[in-house]
Amino acid sequence: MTLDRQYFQEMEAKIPRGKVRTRFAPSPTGYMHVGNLRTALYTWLIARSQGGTFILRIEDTDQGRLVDGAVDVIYRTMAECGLTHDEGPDVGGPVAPYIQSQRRDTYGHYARLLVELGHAYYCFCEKTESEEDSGEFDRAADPCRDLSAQEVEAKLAQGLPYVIRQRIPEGTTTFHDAIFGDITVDNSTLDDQVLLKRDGLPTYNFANVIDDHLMGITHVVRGSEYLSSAPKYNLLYQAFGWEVPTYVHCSPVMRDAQNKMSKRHGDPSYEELKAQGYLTEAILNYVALLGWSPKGEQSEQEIFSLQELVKAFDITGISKSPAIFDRAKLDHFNAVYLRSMEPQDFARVAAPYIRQSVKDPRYDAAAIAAVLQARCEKLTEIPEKVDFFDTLPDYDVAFFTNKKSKTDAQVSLAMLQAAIPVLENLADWSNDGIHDALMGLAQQLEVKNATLMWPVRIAAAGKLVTPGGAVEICGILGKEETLRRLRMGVEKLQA
RNA sequence: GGCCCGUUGGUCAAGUGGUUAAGACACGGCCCUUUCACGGCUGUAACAUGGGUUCGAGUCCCGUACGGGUCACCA
Repeated sequence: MTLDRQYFQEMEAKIPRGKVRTRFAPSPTGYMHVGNLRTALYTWLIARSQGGTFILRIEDTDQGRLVDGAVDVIYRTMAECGLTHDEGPDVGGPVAPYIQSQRRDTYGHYARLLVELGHAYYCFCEKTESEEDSGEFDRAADPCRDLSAQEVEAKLAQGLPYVIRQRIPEGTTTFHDAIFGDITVDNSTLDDQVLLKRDGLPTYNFANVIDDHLMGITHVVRGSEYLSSAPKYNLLYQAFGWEVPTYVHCSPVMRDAQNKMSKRHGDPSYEELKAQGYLTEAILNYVALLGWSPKGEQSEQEIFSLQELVKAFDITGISKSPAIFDRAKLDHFNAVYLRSMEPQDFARVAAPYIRQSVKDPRYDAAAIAAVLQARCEKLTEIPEKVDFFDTLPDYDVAFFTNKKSKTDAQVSLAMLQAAIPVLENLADWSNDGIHDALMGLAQQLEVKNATLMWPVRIAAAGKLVTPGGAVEICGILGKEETLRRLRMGVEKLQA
């Protein structure tokens, strides 16, 4: 049982120092849920806002939970969101490898070092022998805790399976968290957790500490569910004589007051939100504000680009309490982003959704997009909004009656009959042309604009609610189709 | 249950002992308007609770209630 001092010296020598280094360390078990995305964002922002380094590490020490393609989802999501990493499995780096299953030997070395330092011990017991469910952990109940070196040697020589457990000392442990402040616990509430499992792989808790140290991580960002494990991590760092990183424990994103967002409850992942018609920028912006708010003069600002977040972000703005994910507010952010897009950009992202229901190539998707842009919260609501272009719905004549526009069936009939010849003779079928022709007609008939526009729009679209007004719709439909629909409206009203 | 953490309008939240307790979303009203929207204006609505400390408490301390986390050879 001789330790290779040289090994540790080499490992320590590789650790980058003097700069902020953060890491996002997902386990590839499925998809990127909203809480994960937020943690990744905050972690990335801490690094970027301080000119630091952001690292991606894959934590796959649980052989049983690996999911095919999960790592790709992580890469893709990070890339789409612009959360670029400087070091990671795909790009390498000074402290490679960045996949825990490839660092297997390292953990064993360090576990044995800890045994030698007296802060850990071999345990040959069958799985879970102590505590039961009776409150405090009874350290004395583990017969392996005080085995002599000779006894341990003998058992190892026999090839008995073992785990290595952390030896928790007496006393209390205090650690500092950047969000929660100082937290002190009595060591009697901490158990001698397993560091190295029977299969030789480290537990998450152990691998985390080792990797964070060896990768020179300065800010450990993770969910608040790890808050109660933090004292044990602290003890580990102290046992090795290592500097303790800054802990940043983030409260969870909730689906309601009682439950976290979870796959099990059917809460959407990042990818699902995108499929539901949300823009990446809007999702990120909203998620950033779920549990963080800017300080000072910017405390009223809500719309942030990623670059603006980098400038404004500060750990002290992260809140302690959980935040409930509010779909209505996400909708709002999405609408804001949709509206602020350049028209051609909006047309580009909207086109596939428009084409889902508007198959007729004569109808200009860009023109439809233009009228849609200000009236659209989610891309997925587009197909339903524009379905009347291809086929005029079998609408109710009651649609022609609108109090505010002063229309009823009779008035509408008169309006359509007056509008048809005017439009038939209209040479310039542009929005301006149609607009001027109809407005002129309204003036000539001495009715308010709405009295004429309402029935025209209803006849042209067959819907109560439409993107754009009568003019835009007629413009897109074209002269022939518009007239056909207006005549159909006349027939409907005469029936 | 033990330990740890949290609690400002329905939701996100500002606030770090002295404010008429911001702002945003949602909701209501009004205006604009060829519909719906957009935009503009406006309204309803909050410091969980009981004790302290203090001239003064949303801000500090203690208790209570409620909620969450954790107590794996899972991460």
